[in-house]
Amino acid sequence: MTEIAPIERPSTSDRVAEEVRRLVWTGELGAGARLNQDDLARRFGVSRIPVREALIALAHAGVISMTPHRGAFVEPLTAEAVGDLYELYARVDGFAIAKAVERGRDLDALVADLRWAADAPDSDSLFDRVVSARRRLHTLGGSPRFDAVARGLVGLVPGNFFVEVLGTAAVARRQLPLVADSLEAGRAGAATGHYAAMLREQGKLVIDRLRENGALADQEEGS
Amino acid sequence: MTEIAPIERPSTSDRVAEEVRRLVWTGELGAGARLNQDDLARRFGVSRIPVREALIALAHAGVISMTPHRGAFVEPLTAEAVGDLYELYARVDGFAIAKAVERGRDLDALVADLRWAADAPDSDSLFDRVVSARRRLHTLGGSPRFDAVARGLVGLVPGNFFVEVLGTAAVARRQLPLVADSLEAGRAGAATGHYAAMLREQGKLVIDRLRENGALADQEEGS
DNA sequence: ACTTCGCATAATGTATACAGATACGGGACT
DNA sequence: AGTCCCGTATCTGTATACATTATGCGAAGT
Repeated sequence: MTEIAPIERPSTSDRVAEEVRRLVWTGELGAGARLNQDDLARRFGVSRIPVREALIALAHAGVISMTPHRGAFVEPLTAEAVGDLYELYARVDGFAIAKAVERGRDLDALVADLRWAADAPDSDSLFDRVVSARRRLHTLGGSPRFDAVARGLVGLVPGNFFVEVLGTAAVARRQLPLVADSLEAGRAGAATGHYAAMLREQGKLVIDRLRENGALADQEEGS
Repeated sequence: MTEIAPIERPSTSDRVAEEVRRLVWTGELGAGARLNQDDLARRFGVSRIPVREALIALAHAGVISMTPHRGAFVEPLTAEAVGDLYELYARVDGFAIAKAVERGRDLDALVADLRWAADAPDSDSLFDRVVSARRRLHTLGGSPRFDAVARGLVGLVPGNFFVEVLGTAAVARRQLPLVADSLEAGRAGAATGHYAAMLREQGKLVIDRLRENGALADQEEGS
């Protein structure tokens, strides 16, 4: 039987978290907006328990901040901060790439995953395959704990990244094979470079999209 | 009135999370151990709600893994993985340092915080002051979201890091002034270097301590 | 003897209900 | 008029109760 992925069956908490992410992403909830647990529960037709669990997850992702007995509030999102986040993203994954190469792990599967991702027929499978490849990367170069940290970085864009941010798919299809080639040639530096370039471009597109959405807070200081 | 810190008043969820961290840290809960929500609730004399919320937080920190309807399990902790984590830690904070310098932020307060921390009279105040300095760093060089990611990295050692891992206080007192000096001289590279050296040393001490505790899982491969 | 199906058990996921804390506003006092 | 105090309303934090899902054992069938 050919490899088959388990069907998605997210918990209520997960879906609430995703919806709140979307509200922030679309700009419906701006910087500093209060997240009332009862309101959210009524809005989504669930109880407050999954809402609370979603808020805890979002707080750990840095999307919101929670103060005991005070409430949860949307963190401001500046262009600078988003750019930083994607740069950091690149460094974290780059670190995993470097470690995987440094330790002489068998990179064939990763290289295959990256190429398979770039050949995805549509955005949905592209998204799934990139997620898989990234998981493989963290398995080879990191640890479960590392993977958790790295996955915490992605909480900005809800749903399918490549659908939400047009143009990012093309960037991925162009850059991922370059990363694969570099890895195959044993050139870790080149691989991380291509990877970082990809995320830099994608980060810019994310910022553009956030600006269109009106979800960006004003930069506090004009350097 | 001189600057005063608010008294600590952690929620039940926070304390449960801290206790579970301690169980992992002391080796009482080894790799793969199951975390039964009812058992933990009974053990700590609380209901399952704060237990669940603690588990969610720990899962985001990568301390445990949760599978829907299956349960929560302690992630294995290898010497290699811990070393990686501290190296990553250094890179993340180093990134913040670089950004703060690059953007010409006013570093006086940060420099003062670092020196103030190094001059702490005891381990307790050292811990508090280091936490404050790190928060300042992330404020200057990062964003709230960035801070959340960076704070997610520290979830390994419960309680006061400098008390739990003997020897780390001396390292901090030696290295933090060097970081401050470098920052004052505008030498970002030197600052991140001293910072990274500090975390590398501390990471090794953490590994030693985990080994003493018997909390380290075996390395899966003998390279 | 092995496999498969189904039921009992136990765990997790979610809803409801109660307790505790914060914030806001009115009223009394200076 | 301004300030302080206190009560009320609202919200968060936690406990209890119910629903849903996974697991393991045992019996029936091949």
